[in-house]
Formats: sequence, structure tokens, C-alpha cells
Amino acid sequence: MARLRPIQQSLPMQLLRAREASMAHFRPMLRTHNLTEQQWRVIRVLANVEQMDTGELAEQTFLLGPSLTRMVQTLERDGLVNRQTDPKDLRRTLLSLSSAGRTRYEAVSPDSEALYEEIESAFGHAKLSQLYKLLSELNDALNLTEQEETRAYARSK
Amino acid sequence: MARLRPIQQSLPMQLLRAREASMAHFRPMLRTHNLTEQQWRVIRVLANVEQMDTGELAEQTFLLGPSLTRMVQTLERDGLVNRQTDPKDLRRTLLSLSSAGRTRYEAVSPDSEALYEEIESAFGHAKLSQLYKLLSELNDALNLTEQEETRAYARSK
DNA sequence: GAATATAATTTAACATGTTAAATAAATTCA
DNA sequence: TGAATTTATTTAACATGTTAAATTATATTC
Repeated sequence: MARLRPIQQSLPMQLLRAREASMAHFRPMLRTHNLTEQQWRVIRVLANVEQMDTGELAEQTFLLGPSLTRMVQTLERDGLVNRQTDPKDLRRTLLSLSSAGRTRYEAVSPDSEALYEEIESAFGHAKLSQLYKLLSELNDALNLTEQEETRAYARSK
Repeated sequence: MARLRPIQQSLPMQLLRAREASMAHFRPMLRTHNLTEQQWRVIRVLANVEQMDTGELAEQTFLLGPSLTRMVQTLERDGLVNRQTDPKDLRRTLLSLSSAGRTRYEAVSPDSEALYEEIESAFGHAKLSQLYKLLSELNDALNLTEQEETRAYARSK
């Protein structure tokens, strides 16, 4: 029987390792601003729009609905985000950044940008572009074959 | 003030997106074997050794200690893993795969390998190698600058 | 060799990830 | 139009992520 490849050589683990290595830079910084990585993602997206519904915010931040629902509760309690039911579609919840949320955003932004630039200069702009390109192509390739598989496993279950 | 780059163009999000795209293939498969992604990582590492202590297992699987502690409790309850205190260093816990654990490993392996091959053929072997190389270099670059920053934030806190 | 420091693991507390099911509103269509 | 379907969000339940603190054992040092 063919032996399964070592886990360290697997694509998901390589990607996880790289992501952890990059987040190891951002997390301590966010910690000094009393934000989690995911909260910062939400604030950052909301900072660039008037308002956004939960579904689109979930897509933009790569968070799942249930996580977002919980997070928004605490973000609202902490006064960083406002919620409002969409008057045009009562199923939807519209979210927006409060002024305290915007203040926080503006406090974190320079620190965040500084880390990006540090990473770019450590890794090199050319390599970074090349990496982005490959990751984007990988996504395209993976998403093409995804649907059939999902259906296949759904059937066999 | 310089505007912060859009979140979708950030390195951590690109890596997260790629990882999610790849895990979207593996998770449904693992689900049919009643394993979570992290449980599979633990089993897979233990399948290649006689035994291993918690610390090294945490490194190999990229799991944090507290997560591993909890997981091992359920894995032991489910009869997939055995625990034992290291007689040479009573602080350490030695973990090993039970025979039921090995059976599960051998059931999952072919499905896992099949997905790897599917991904390789969808994305291309050459590109995949190139991606691995870049990710590895990124890790090296990131880990070099990590320590100083961590210390900097520790001081400012 | 007792006091102190270091190391490996675990506990605790809170946040998020994941899937399934429930809820409620909008949409479709017979 | 009203029953059936679809859609957006939330709840629920369990698993993992993250940090800090506690625990227990080994290693150091005086």
C-alpha cells in the first residue's frame, strides 16, 4: 500500500504554517489594542463602507455566520459596532462602525501598515507578488473541483 | 494619512483563503470518518512513531498545548490514543496510537492521499513545488524578525 | 542538599470554528 | 392568494484557538 505523505509536506499544513508565522507578527500588536484578529477583520471591513449586511461581511472577512453573530454581540456591547435591521428586508441585519469603532480603527491602522511594510521588506516585494499570484491561481484551481466532491461526499453519507 | 491596504490584499488573508479552499476538500472526507481536521493531524503524526510526548506532538501538528490536552482526553475516551506518564521525566506525557487508532489511520489514508493527488493534478506539480518553495522562504523571512518584535511589544505592555 | 529557578503540562476563561437545526421573512408558483 | 420553497440570520452543541495562571517535576545554584 502506498504510504501517505508526511503531514509537514502537505499543502494545508504548509499554508497553516505560513499563516501562523505571519499572524505571530500581528497578534501581539492587536493585543495592545485590545482586539482579536477576527474583530480587527470586522472593523477593518466596516471602516470602508457606510454599512453592510451580515452575509456580505461574512464573505469579506472569511468568518462563518455563527461566529459573526456572536462577535457582533460583543462588539456592540463594547460600543464599537452598531446593528440595525434592514428596513427593506427584515431578514437582514445591517452593521456599521460606531465613532468609537472608527477611532479604534484609526489607532490600529498605522501599526498594522507598519507590520505589512516590515514583512514586505523582509521577504521582498517581487517574491511577495509572485506568492500572491500563485495563491490566487491555487484558489481558482481548488474552487473548480470543489463542488463535485462536496456532492460526492454528501451522497455517500 | 496613508490609507491601510484592503484586507483582501493582505498576506494573512490570502493565506487563510488558500488554506480554507484546500481544507474545503478535506473536511467533508474526514467527516465521513468521524474525525476533525485536528484529530486527523494528531493521528497521522502518531502513526509514524512508537510514541511521542505532548510537547513534540504540539510542534509537529501545529497545535497549542491546551488544545492538545483537551483533544487527547477525547481521543483517549474514544479509544484511539493511549496516554502514559514518561517514567524518565514525570512531567512529560507520552502518547501513542492504539490499535483502533491505527485501523482508523489506515481507513483514512487512501482517501487523504487521493485528495492530494487530485489537488496536484488540478494545480500542476510544477506550480505546487514553486508554491512550497516560496512558502518555505516566507517562513524563514518571517521567523527571523519575529523575536525582536515580540520583545518590543512585551516591553511596551 | 535546601532554596531557587526552569520546564512540561494542565486548568481556567473567554473567543472563535464547525455543523446541524430552528426561526423568520421574502419569494415562487400552482 | 396562499401553500410551498428559498434565503438570511440566529441558536445550539461541541471542538478548537488563545492567553494567563496554576501545578508538578526537574534542573541549578549557593
